[in-house]
Amino acid sequence: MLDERKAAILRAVVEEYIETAQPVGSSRLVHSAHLQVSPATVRNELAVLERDGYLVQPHTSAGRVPTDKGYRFFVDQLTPKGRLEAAQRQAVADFFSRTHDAVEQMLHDTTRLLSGVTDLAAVVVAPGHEVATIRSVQLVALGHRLALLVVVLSNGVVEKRGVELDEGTGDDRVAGASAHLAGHLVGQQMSTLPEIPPTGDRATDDLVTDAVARLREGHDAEPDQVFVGGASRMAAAFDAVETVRQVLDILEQQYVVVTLLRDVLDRGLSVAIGSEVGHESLAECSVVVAPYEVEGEPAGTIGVVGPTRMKYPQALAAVALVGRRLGERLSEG
Amino acid sequence: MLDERKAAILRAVVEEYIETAQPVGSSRLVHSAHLQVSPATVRNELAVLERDGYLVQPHTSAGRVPTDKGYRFFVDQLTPKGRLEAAQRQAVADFFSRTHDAVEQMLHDTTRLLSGVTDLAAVVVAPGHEVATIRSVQLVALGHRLALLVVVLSNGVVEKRGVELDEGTGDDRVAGASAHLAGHLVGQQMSTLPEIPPTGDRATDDLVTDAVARLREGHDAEPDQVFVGGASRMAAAFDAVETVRQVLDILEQQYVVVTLLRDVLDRGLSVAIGSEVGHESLAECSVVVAPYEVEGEPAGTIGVVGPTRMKYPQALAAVALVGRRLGERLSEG
DNA sequence: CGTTGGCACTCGGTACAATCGAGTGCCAGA
DNA sequence: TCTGGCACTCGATTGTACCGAGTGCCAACG
Repeated sequence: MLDERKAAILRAVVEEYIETAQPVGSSRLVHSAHLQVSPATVRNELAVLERDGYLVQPHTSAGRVPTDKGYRFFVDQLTPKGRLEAAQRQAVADFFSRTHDAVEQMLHDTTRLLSGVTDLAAVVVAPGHEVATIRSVQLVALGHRLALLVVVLSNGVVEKRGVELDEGTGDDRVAGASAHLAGHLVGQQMSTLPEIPPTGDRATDDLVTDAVARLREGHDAEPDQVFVGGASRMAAAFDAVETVRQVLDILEQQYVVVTLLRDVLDRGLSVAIGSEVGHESLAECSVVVAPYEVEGEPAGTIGVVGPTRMKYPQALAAVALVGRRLGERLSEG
Repeated sequence: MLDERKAAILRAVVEEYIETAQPVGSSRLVHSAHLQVSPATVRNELAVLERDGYLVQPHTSAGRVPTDKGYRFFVDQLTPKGRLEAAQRQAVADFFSRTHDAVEQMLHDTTRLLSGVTDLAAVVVAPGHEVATIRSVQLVALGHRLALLVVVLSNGVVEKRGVELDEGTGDDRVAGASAHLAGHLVGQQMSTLPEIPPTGDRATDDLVTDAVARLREGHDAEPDQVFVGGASRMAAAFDAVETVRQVLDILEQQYVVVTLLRDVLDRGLSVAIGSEVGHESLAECSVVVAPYEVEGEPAGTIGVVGPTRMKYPQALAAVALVGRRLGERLSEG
């Protein structure tokens, strides 16, 4: 464990580096932090901190830069309860009092909000459908060969699936199947779809079976829907265009993003730093995540992605706040 | 007008610059293109082309780089009928034979396809709802205060709108309103919603009016839905991170993207080059667009965004091909 | 007259040396 | 244990020289 002075110095290094992005040296340190010791003393402490793996020197004769371990200690032990500035709290409040769109649109806008507040890229994973119950089921004929299965869930999400029709399936058959489906599915949960008893009519039953199958497979296979916003802000934080490319590439792969966030949460973390993120291309990134709850149940995930030298206190506070409000907002609807 | 040799030289400069991203000089030119003249002659021609605004020198003693006007001439006069490589034609064919998802998912995947084929950022604007007719209308109660209006259109798109309920509106009222709405709206076009006659029941009528109003306002106000993919590929094409940031910023603003594409098409163009794009931040970008048709009617737009030194023939061919196939695919459904 | 070879010139890029300065490690003394 | 002093390191900056790709111009040539 670090004694008090080492901790104070480490904290000062991290804060200074986050601010300036420049390696920070002993003399700068005594000025910025109000340490009552000489640069020489600080140098000794820095040497120890480096030996213990909290800091590194990019080269001899340069100041120190925090390692992932350094950031980790900072986040775990040193992070002051982050308070957002009033303006940003206001922005969040305004957003949630104003927004009245459909779920998807709102989640998308939420990424923009969170990104605006933190100046980082933001990610929102839509509520899973495990707990949602089915409010309405309808089968609508589109063409002669295609029908659309539309399912409205209690959380406001609308699921749809294309269902192919056998040649010459009449509108009445479709309507019959629709009614039969509605009768047996409304009120059920997406995760536990019941078997549906046959009607006796062969063509109708085929259609019903087909529709339920499509619904099941969609529910199993599809990863949760994910929204990303503010990628351009993230770009500003790096100076190598190759780094930006790699991060963008990750953010575009919805499946990867979802797994990534889940992994972090599963490890019981709310912050993953650099190598902890577990993704080669994100070695220079940190991820801050929080689950959000709808009606008391864990529903989805929200988070930000940025450089390891992000402002952790603010990011943590913002993610927590927006997550909570988002949950509340979704619980109302 | 440019004589034949000047045109050949201009074409060679453009092609060479697109290939190498290096200013190209007279001697390199005689080698790469098979011109039967000396470098000195080429220099004279280059000087003229520069005077006429087709080329610029980054500095004295450097080779020439095409201007927007140079690219424009190249695209208009010199572009060979672009043929995609077999592998890419195959990729497109595979994609459309494989995809069976809901419209939105497919459009999103289409951006990935187009981006993969062209190595540029891709954009797809969803079909507008002007021509779509309503296939199904349903009002579903979600909470005690909120209902969801779900409208299925003939093109497979599902529109949804939250509708607030007066305190104590019973499920039967909602069902009544739902049936009434369905009776009068199914078969109509989104762009010309009829007035709905009153039922006589005050609360039901209020609900119906409210729902139709939400539907109208959504249709007027909402910009067309737009999907963007492959932003990371675009990032690789620029070497200034600030440029990348600006382009990303634009691509994230759905409204801006839609207007941009529409503007280009309205000017009768299929390519907008640099300043022609009409957007400060996209001064170093070109945009290739094509409308696509569903059942013979113009429905949406598809395009790519990349550096002005993109491979125009391939980009044009790819956008045209994917646009056509997409239209066909959507017409089937 | 268009084309060409020759030539002086320009200027960005690279290589190299000198210098600067922020920062270090170490040590002797308070 | 802390501190001031000091020699040392090494990236960054500046200056100089030089190379070479490329140019414009011009006189000569077919």
